[in-house]
Amino acid sequence: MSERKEVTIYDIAANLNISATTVSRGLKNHPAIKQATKDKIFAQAERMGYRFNTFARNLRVKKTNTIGVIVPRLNSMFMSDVLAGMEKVSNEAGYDLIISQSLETVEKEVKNAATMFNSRVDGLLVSLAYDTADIAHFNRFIDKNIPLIFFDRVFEHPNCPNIVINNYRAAHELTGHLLSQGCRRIVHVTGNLNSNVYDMRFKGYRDALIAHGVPFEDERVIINNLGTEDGIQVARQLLAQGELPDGIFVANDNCAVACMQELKRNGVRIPDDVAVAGFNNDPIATVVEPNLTTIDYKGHEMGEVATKTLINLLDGNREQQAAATIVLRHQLIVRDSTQRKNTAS
Amino acid sequence: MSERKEVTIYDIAANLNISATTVSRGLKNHPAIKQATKDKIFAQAERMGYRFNTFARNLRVKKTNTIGVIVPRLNSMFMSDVLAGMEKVSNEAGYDLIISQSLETVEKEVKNAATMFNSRVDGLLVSLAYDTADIAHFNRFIDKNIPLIFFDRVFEHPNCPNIVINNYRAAHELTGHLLSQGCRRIVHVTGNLNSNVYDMRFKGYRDALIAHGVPFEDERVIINNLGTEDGIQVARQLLAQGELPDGIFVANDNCAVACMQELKRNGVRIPDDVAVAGFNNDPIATVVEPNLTTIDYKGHEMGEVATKTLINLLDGNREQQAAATIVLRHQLIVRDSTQRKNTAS
DNA sequence: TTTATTTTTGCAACCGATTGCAATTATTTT
DNA sequence: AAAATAATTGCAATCGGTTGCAAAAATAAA
Repeated sequence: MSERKEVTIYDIAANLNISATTVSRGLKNHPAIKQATKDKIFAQAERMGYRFNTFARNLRVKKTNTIGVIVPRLNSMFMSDVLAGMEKVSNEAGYDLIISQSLETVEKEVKNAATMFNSRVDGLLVSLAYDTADIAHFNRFIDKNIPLIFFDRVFEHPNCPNIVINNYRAAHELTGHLLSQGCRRIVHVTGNLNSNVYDMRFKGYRDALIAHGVPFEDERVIINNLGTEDGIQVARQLLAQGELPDGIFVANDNCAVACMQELKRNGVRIPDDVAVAGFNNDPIATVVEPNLTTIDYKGHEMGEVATKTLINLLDGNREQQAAATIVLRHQLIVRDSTQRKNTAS
Repeated sequence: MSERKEVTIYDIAANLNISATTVSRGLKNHPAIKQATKDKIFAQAERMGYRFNTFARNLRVKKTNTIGVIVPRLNSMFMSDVLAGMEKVSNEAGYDLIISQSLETVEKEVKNAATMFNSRVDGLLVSLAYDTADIAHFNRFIDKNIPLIFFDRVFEHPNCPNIVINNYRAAHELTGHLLSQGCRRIVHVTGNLNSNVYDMRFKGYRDALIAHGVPFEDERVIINNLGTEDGIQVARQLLAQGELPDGIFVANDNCAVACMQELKRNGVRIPDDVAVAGFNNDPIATVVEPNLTTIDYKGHEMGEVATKTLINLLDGNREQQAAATIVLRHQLIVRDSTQRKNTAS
C-alpha cells in the first residue's frame, strides 16, 4: 500500500480518458480548461492520492521556488528574528527557504555559495561573514542574473540591493548621547572594520567625538570578535590600564553586557564610573542591571523587507529594477547604563 | 554571455567525444571510470562552466537531498542553537535544510507539513507546536515511509524516533533542589500540558513534592504561554494574592526572568523571599540578578543528534532501524536565585 | 443550415541526469 | 600469440510535467 507507485498526471489522464496536457493545465487552473473538466481532474487527483512532482516542473521550467539564505551564525537573537521574518514572507509567497551559516569564515561562505548555486536557488539573501573582504564567490550568481541581496553585513555592488540601517547615524547618535552625559574618554569596542556594519559604527563614533570637539584617539578603539569572552577581556584590559574610561560604546549588546558584568564584578559602578552602551537591543539589554542603553533595530523587519525585495525581483522584471539600498529605521534607546545623575555640561 | 544556454553533460560528452554516461559517472567519481578520463571530464566541465542539474537527478532518482525542519518558532535562543546544530550536520552530509515555523499553531503546522510533503523532503525533523494534540497531518510521511523525527516537543509514535531530555527527571531534580533550600510552597508555571515537555516537567515537579512529603496542590500550578508578558502576569497575580509562595519553578527561562524582574520591582527579595528557577539555561540566566537557577540542555547537541539520526535512517536501511527514543543529558545548574542563606533542613 | 468565432483539448518534443546490461578495450595468464 | 579475465565505456529507456501550435468541439452569427 505505502509502496504503491507514484501517481502521475498520466495516470489521472488515463483514468479520465483525457490527455495529460489537460490534466496539467487543469491542475493549475489554466483558464482554457472547462470548469467541469477541472472538477473531474481535481476529484480524480484527490481520489488517486496524486502528489505534484516539483522536480519534473523544475527541470522543465528551470525554476526552484527556493530562496537561499547565508548568514554568519544562526544562533543569535538578532539573526533568528531575521530568519523568522524571512520565513514568514517567503512562506506566504510560496517559496522555500534553504538556510546555511558561514560561521563567520569566508571559506565556509564560499562553500555555502557553491552549494546554493548548485541547488539552483532562485535568489539569494546574504549577510556576510566577519572577514569577507570581497564577493568574488558570488559572481556566478551575478553573472547568471540570479538576484542577490545583502542585508545587515552588506557589500556595495551595483547589481545587489542592500538592506541596512544607518549604522553611521546610529553610532553618531549613541556617541552623542554618551557625550551629553558628560563622557569624554569614550572607548569604542567593535568588530572587523572590513565589515560595513562595524566600519560605519566606528566612523559614527569618531565623527561624533570630533563634532563635539572631543579629540578622537586611536588607542581608544578596541577591535575584537564581540563575543562574550571578548567583552570580559576588554573589561580586564581596561581595568589593568591605569585610568578607566568614562564611557564604553560596544558595537553589540552581548559583548557590552559581558564587559559590563565583568566591570561590575570588579567594583566599577555603572553608569557613574563608566557608562556603557551596546547595539542591537537584544532582550538581554533589559535584563542586565542597570539596563543597557542601545540602538534598537528590528531583525524581523529586516528579514521581511529583504525577502520582499527579493521576491519582487523574482516575480517582477528582473532586468529593470535598479539596485537600491533600503535603509530601515533604528532608534536610540536610552536606559540606565548611561543615565548619569550629575550630568556634566 | 550571461544568457548563454546551460551546459549539460551532453555538451561535455560531445566535446570530449565520449558518451554522456561516462561523463555522468566520471563527474561523480564512479570507480569504473579511468582516472585519465575523469581528469579530462572535470577539466572540460570546469572549462565550459558546467553546473550540475539537481532536478534532473532528483527526477530520476526520486530523492531531494533535502531535510525539512518544522519548529514552533525560529526566534528563541534555544531554537537557533538547535538549528545551528542541524545546519552543521546536514551541511557536512550534503543535505540542504528547508526550515519553516508553525508559530505555535496547529493550522500553520499542518500547512507546513503539506509544503514539506510537496517539496518532497527526504526526511523531516519536527518540534511540535504548542497545541498540537495529534499528528494526523504527518501520516502521509509515515505512510510513505519518509523518516520523521521529533525532537524536544515530541509525540510518541512507533515509527518516529524521539530526541528529548528527561524532562521528568530534570524537573524532579530542580524541585528537589528548591525543597532542599527550604521551599515548601512552590508554584509551578508551565505551558500546555498536551505537550510532553510541559507535561513531564509538571509531573516531575508534582512527584518531587510528594516524594518529599510536601502536599501537592493543584492551585499552585499556573498554565500559560510562558512568554515575557506571561511572566509579568504571574508575578502580579502572585503579588495580588495574600501570601507569596516561597519558591517558583517556571518551565522556561524567559518567563522566569520576566517574572523575577517584576517581583523585584515590587520589592520582593530573590531568593530570600521567593526562590526562582527556570528551565533551558538561556544566556539570559547568567545576566539577570541574581543569576537564575535552571536546567541546562544543549540545543546545539539536540539539533546535531536529531539530524544525525535522520541521516542515518536516510543512508542506512530505512526499514530495520527500529524507532527509538534518544534521551540527551541535562544538568541542574544551581545559581543565586535559589541559594538561600538560612537553609531550612 | 452554413459559416464564422470562440472554447477546449491534444500532440509531441523537450528539460538533463541515471543505470542495467551489453559491448569494447586493456591486462594477465597460459 | 591465444585465451581468459578484468577494466572501461556506451546504448537507450526513463523520471513526470510543460507548452507552442494545431486540431477538434461548442457556440454564435448569418
